[in-house]
Amino acid sequence: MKNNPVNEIRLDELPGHYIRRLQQIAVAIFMQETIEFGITPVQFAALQTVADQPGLDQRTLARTIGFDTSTIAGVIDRLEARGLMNRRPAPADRRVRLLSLSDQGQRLLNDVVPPMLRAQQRMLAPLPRAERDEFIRMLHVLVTANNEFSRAPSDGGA
Amino acid sequence: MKNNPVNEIRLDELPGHYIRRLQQIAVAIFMQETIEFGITPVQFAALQTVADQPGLDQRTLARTIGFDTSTIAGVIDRLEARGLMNRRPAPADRRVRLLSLSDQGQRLLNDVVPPMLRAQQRMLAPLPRAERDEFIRMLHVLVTANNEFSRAPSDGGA
DNA sequence: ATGGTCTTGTTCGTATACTGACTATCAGCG
DNA sequence: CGCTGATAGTCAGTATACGAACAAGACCAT
Repeated sequence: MKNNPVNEIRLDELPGHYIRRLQQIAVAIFMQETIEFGITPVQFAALQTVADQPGLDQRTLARTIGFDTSTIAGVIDRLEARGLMNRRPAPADRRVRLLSLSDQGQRLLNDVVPPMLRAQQRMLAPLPRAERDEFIRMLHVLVTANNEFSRAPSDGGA
Repeated sequence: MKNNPVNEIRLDELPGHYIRRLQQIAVAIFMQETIEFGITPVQFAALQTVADQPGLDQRTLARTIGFDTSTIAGVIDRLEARGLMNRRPAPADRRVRLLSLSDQGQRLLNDVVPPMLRAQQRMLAPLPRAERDEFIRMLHVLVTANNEFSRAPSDGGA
């Protein structure tokens, strides 16, 4: 043990390390609960947002859920290839592509909601009930306050 | 607004969504602070762990920091290509490859620690001081309790 | 010693994620 | 009308992440 600062560092005391682990776990639980639908958390967020605001453009979708526009392109490609989402050019502006769900996409979204909600509960289940709201509140504070630092700052609620 | 359950879902009330956003932000802040070293959070975790336990094998490294073994291969490839980490075959078992830091890797690790610590503080800075420890404690609880659900469950502290 | 089995590591395929560069289009202005 | 700058989307390159399949080696029982 040389006496340098590196030896003082413990990975398990770094919040960044735990945030990454928790994200891995959150994705894993989501995938477990929704396995029969073959959908990812990101794809769900896209479907849900388009369902709420049919006809929105890719850039707005990206901003709403905190994505890079280059990332969203691939996500939509895959959803479109599976026939869950439609892209159509905007009449008023030929640069813009408007998004909407297919009937199949809407049905899948409806079916995915219950297992998705189960996944959310499982993520926080290890905390005592009283602490879950507190944890969510702190998450909100951190994300909202640091929002500007991510490449794709989110607009509204998220 | 058709009266189906999907319309009740608000993305900004789903912990999974916020966990993903916080992870994006944590990575962005880390990259900002350490930009002059061109290192990622994952690469830092690998370097730090190998520095603490020189001569460990890839599988142990993966388990320690919560990686898939297929993911770690690429991470080490890149660190090795930059001359920061060394791979050598284990004499006792020719399947195993033992890891250690080069002098350059050790120097870079030493230099990265201060900005890395600044990044950790910035992530939690929006929370009042008293709540930061509470947040970290909850993170520990969630990760530890749900550890088994991620592909690469961590062994010890994390 | 040999056959079956487990372990270590790699590789391939898929899916986020971000940067930077690029194309196409639009809007404003003279 | 034509020039300029801004905007929407894409694409290439890099880096996590995971599942599945695979090769090589070790190990154990007979």
